[in-house]
This record gives sequence, structure tokens and C-alpha cells, in this order.
Amino acid sequence: MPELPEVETARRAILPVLTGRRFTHVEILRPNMVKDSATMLREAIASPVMGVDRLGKYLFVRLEHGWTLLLHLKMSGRLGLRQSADPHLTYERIRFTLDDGSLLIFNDPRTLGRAAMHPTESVMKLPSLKTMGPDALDVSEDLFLKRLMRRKGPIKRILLDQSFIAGVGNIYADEACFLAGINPTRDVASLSTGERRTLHRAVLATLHKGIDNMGTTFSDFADLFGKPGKNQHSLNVYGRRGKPCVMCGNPLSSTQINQRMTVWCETCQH
DNA sequence: TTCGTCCTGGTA
DNA sequence: TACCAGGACGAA
Repeated sequence: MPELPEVETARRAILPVLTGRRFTHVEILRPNMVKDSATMLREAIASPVMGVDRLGKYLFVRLEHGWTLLLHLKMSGRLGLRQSADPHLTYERIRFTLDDGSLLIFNDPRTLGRAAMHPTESVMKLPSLKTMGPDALDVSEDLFLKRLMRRKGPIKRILLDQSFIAGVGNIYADEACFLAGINPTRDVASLSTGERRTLHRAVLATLHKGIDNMGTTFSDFADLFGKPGKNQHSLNVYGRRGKPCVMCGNPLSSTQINQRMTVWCETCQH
């Protein structure tokens, strides 16, 4: 599931490939993934690429002439690069042809991913973006404490809320809580200042480790050339419900928060 | 605030 | 064959 580290890994991979190039063609194999912006996508796509930015889990491919190609990988999307003669990837949904003949592929088995073209000047006014909080990697301790002040409800739910900080998803939320030694079901209002600081450090450390490991791969995520990340080997709680805690050996607990599987250790997280 | 929906491959 | 995974959005 692409979260901030997977999206950042993708951004770093496509940045040198796309910058200065131009798309010559876009082939939309799944219209539901571009919704109503197919026409604009086809018309604006030929503008040269100036760069690739990221905010939370969104990628912004900056094009000349005031256009931004917005990509969200959602659950199972990944970007791939191949030559036209290479075999197809298994779930190719959108193919972007580059002016050197290579293909940037939006691969997505579940087709929940989205691609859209918007004028750069108004892209941040989109409903999904204008309420978004700061990127998790850019949040200082002071800002984290300040933004946490007004919040209540289970800590896990706050971490998943993209209007709080952007980029944390189910995997890294559970891992950050484990690293902080904080029970993800606890009401955020009950956290001491010290615990809030610890949680902030844990969120950053968890995300940076994910990036250093080139993302977490179960079945879907891989880099541009199909190489999987290796962060899945570093996970302490995600996907390990009922299994022994890596710290104390007691079986890990689980519950649903925000309809998301949440796993933690009753002994090590308070 | 909570729940359903979009989607479909993988697994039990 | 039924169920599960889940990010974001929209409806109740």
C-alpha cells in the first residue's frame, strides 16, 4: 500500500527519468482512473516536464505551460518504466509515452489509483488537496504539538487523518506507535507532552526508515524497474497480529480503527 | 462521526 | 467460493 515512503521512492525514481522530457501520447486503458479529466489529460500531456513534487501520498508532475499531472497510487498502484518492445507489466492501466520512446506505466491491479490533469495555479484548490495538512516529513516538533492540541479520538485515527499530517497510512501509523511505545487506541487527549514528542520522533523515524529501505513491498509496490522495496523485513507489528512481539514475545493484539486493521503490543505499548 | 463504495487479486 | 486488503470520498 503506497504511503509516504513508497510515494517518495517513486518520486525519486521518476524525477531524473521525466525531467526535461516530454510525453508524446497517453493511452488510458481504464477510464475510471482518470474520471472526467481524460480530455484535458490528452491535450496538456505534451508540455515538457519541469519536475516532480510530492505532498503526502500525492505526486505532482510539473509541466510547462501551467499544467500539473496529479497522480495518486491509492491502494495498489505503482509506476513502472519500460521500453515499447519489453513485455507488458501485468496490470497496465495508463501508458504515458515519452519522447525518447520509453513508456511510463501506471500499473494498478485494483484500479483505485487516479491520474488527473489540472492547471498548476488551481491544483491546490481541489477539495482533496485544500484540506490536506503539511507533509509529514516537514512537520517540526513544535508544529506537531500545536496541530495535536486541537485533536481528540484514538491516536491511530489522528495519524491516518491527512488533514492532520499528510502521508501516513495504515502500515506506518502502526509502526510509529510501536516505536513510540504508545497504544494506538488511546485517546490522543490523554498523551503527555513527553509522549507527544516521542510520537513525533517515532513518526519521522518510521517514515525515514521506510524511505531508506525503498518502501514496503507485499505484492504491489516496486520501484520503476520492478525491484521490490525491503521495508517489509523491518516491520514490527503491521501484518503480525497474534504473532509474538519482537520485544517481549507476547502475542500482538488487534482491533479495527477507522475500519483499518490495527496491531499493537499490550505489554510494550501503553 | 460512522459507514459504504470504489476495485480486483490473493488467500483460506 | 467467500472474504480480505485499504486511501479517500460521499452519504447517512
